[in-house]
Amino acid sequence: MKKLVKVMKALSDPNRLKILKMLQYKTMCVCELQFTLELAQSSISKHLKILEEAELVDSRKDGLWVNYFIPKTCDNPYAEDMIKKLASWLENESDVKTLIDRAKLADRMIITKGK
Amino acid sequence: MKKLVKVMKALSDPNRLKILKMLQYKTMCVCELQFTLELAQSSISKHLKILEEAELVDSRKDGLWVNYFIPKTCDNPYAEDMIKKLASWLENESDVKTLIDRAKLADRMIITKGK
DNA sequence: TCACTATATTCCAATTTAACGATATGGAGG
DNA sequence: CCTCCATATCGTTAAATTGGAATATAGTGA
Repeated sequence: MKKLVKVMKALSDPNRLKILKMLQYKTMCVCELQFTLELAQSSISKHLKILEEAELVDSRKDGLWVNYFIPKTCDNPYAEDMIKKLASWLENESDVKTLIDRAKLADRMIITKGK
Repeated sequence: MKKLVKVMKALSDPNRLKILKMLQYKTMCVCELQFTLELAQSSISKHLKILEEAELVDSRKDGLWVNYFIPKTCDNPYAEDMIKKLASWLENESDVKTLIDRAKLADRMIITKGK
């Protein structure tokens, strides 16, 4: 029950849903997510932690960067089922479409240069 | 997106999940849910309102009583999918099993007489 | 070792949530 | 019409959540 609540809580925030929808299309690092969502870096980082603890995303370090992605399989059945559901949900929402287009443009190298 | 968030929020509370699991087995009124969950009547009522607004439960008046139940069909696809998921989730948790046994005993007539 | 950078963590303010008691509403029966 | 009862709503409080700024951490390259 606690595990299920954790997954549902993770999924009950619009920004976290947006993160998951973007990760569905590509692996992204914190700064790329920050670029697309226009939230403070600390906020992105915190959202990712909540998603990771719910087992809805996984991460792998790559030097200074941390790549976040949606796991292919996962031993938390609630998380696994919800990942599958999310793949079809929200696909036709214009907000989400716009966001995903923006995510496709996000590139850590370009974002970093811009500073 | 807002609709989905509403459904997810509704599902991210243990007491509301318990209510849904019980309603999966039988239609219940507020006082029966109050008996099984041991929460204040106003709290049960509020949880039901949240579930109803997420379209996860429906209600029908029967004199003084209000019967709450899980809708057979529903035009909110998120709610519909989650109702199906919940039917199989948590089935083997001992807490939930105990609660459902308790729910089966809950009878508005007996509860009312007890006062 | 030192400076730089991406990310994580901490601290704080604002908002939301969950619980309860008290009160309001509305149907049933005398 | 008046009372009773099941449920809904309101007011309040404590705890959880979200966001940002500031700071800490850890990898990289000179």
